Amino acid sequence: MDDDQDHHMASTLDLNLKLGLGSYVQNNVNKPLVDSKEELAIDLNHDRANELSLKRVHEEQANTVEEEIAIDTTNDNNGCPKKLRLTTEQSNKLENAFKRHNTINTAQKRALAEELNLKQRQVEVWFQNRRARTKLKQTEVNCIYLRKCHEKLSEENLRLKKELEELRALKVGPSNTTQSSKAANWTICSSCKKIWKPNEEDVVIKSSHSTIELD
DNA sequence: TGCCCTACAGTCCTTACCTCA
DNA sequence: TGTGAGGTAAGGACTGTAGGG
Repeated sequence: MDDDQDHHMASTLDLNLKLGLGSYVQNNVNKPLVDSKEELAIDLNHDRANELSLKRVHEEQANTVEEEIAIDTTNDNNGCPKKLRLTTEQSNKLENAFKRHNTINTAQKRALAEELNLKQRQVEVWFQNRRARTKLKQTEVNCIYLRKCHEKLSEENLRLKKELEELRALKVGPSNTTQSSKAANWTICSSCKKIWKPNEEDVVIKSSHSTIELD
């Protein structure tokens, strides 16, 4: 356990004794005492609910920015310390630092913590969470991409199976005029030896050289 | 081999917001 | 139309573990 944590726990317990905090501190002995007012959560989420939320928070921020406190021991109505929420400025600076480098060394951590009036442990945890959640987002993106690939390939597979059935039917079917005229529509590519219908462009050739194109 | 540091995965908890009865 | 309950997502923090020096 580092000095910050030691100090923090000591602070928490000290405050607990002074204020006679109840279950909150029992269950959250390691929770911070710091807090900020109605902070905007900077994230990658763009769904409707959060857009609305962000709008609302932005409006509120205009009114409460003066009250914004980076380190605060304000309690709620029950006398319990409220959970920390980083200020917009703190979040933005952490985001910028993260964009430059998603890991942080000891010196950078110390400097950033000092600049933002946070504990080094908080900066460290913020980077850990940020990395984890970035990775999660990327995994989700990859998952969507792979799902689309799968759908495309399934469609392609289905279509090729149908074509194969058609070709087999031509090969084993009765030799009448219908068949011969139908067969006349098929051409063999001299370069790749694939069969395709000239009228349908290079469907088979394309499929045999196919690349998956996604949005 | 043990220790320290760091990154990561998993999880908990709080907060804020939305939906719906 | 207001309101409380339940659901959900985001974010801060912690714990346990693995790997490197």
